[in-house]
Amino acid sequence: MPVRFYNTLRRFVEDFVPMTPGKVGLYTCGPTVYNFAHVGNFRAYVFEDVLKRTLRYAGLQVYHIMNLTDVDDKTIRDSQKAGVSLLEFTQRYKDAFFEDIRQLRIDPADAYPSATDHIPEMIEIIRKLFEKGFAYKAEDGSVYFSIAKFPEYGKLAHIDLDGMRPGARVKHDEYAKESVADFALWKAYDEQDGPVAWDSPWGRGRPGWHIECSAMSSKYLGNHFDIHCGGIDNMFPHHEDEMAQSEAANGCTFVNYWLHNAHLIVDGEKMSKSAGNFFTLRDVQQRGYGGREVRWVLLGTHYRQTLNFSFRECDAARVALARVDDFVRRLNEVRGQADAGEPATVERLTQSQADFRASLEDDLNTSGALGALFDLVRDVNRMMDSGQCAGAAAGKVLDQLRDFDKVLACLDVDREEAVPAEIQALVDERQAARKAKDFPRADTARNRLLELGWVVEDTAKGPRVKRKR
RNA sequence: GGCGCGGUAGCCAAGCGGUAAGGCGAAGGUCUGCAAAACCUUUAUACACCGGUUCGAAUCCGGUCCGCGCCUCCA
Repeated sequence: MPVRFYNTLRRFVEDFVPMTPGKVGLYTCGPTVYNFAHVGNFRAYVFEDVLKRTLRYAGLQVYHIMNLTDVDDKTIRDSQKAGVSLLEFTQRYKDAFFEDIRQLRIDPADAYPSATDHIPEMIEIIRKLFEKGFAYKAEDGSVYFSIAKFPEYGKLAHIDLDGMRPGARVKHDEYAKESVADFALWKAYDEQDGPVAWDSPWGRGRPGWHIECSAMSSKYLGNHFDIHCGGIDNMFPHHEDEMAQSEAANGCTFVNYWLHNAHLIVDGEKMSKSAGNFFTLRDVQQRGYGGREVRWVLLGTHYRQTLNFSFRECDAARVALARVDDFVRRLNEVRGQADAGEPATVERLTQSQADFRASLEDDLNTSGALGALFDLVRDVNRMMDSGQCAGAAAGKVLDQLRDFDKVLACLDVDREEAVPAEIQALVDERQAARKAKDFPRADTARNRLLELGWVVEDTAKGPRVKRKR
């Protein structure tokens, strides 16, 4: 079965066929680095991470580019407010972004080009657009793309231009445009931009928003590549405009598959900076949840479905992950025992992996993949209970979990936690008391462990300690 | 007004024509010195509502009611 995706361009799920067999060019819209990203932003990046990992899981080699928007109205405005240069200001948030995606176990892109490093490439595209008659310089000194010259405009968002309602607030400079829907390729210098400006054949100024993605995707992936992703809110106008200018400039198809993730909502409303109802990853961590829990919550809902974020779900994630951790711990214990049940275990694993893979390859059904994981956990726990999975068989289950984790990236199969001597001493003390049937003393030791953040569990093979979750 | 998405158990969430995955929570049980973990059982005669198509619909079609998103910077 080939991997299948819902292509926004055609509005249905279709088989994914890479342009070059075995290889995939992937471009994902990255953050505008003017602030810390919030969980809603990370939903997009985690979705794209799962996409990339799934493509690899299916045997494809992925070349992934994510841009960093480091010049726009907000970065300029806020850097001035902070009293530092644009470069210094955006660098802070680039650093924060990389730290956050590390916490979320997102596999880094092959390159993270910044807009400010690609001004010449953008100017070159605008020059081509002028040459071909798609661009014009307006009275306000800015350069715009004329959608009237590009009949296919609207094919991604399925926008009928007649149905478009101009925004209530029309900025004065927009009167200069030939059509309301025309968009800026190059913005003429404005005093409010301070020192932020570049020279161009059309005068000093700065690039429009969409042109950076056209320039950087072409530079790193070619004029025509496989997949372009972003949040659904980027579909229009950003991606529509990007596609129009790229196809107009290059005279070829821009992207074969457009994938968009749905929003994340909080209390029924879209999480967004402007609404103020957002949580950064740091906010969530302050409440005691790690990137692992957040990733798990994001994995729980299909990417095209609106996700309802709540701390209640973070709690559920923590418990669910603890269940997986206990499972891993138990497999490691059982692995050292005499071999048992290998054929039956292998058969079960084969089925499990098939279910897991089928779910992911069907338009990234992560919920289904998680279901396959938990079905396996339950069945193998049952087998271990009756001694029908031990030794090498347990080792194979661990291998299967490592395999799943290539995509899930939150199973922690090989994270071993050392038990401090002080803790081990208390465990031994309790065990000695139990042997002597001195249960009050045993319970005192257990309570002491609990105070120190450790939980002790008795098994047929002796006591086991683990950190309290 | 245009375009689009959704309403499935207490909560989250799959399924998209063949008789309701999974997680969390809750209740009971097995095991245990007691626990914990694990396992077992129970927890939606039912998928917003009303019609229709079909041997058969949560799944397709029509309508109604709610909720949300985009059309303006936004993942």
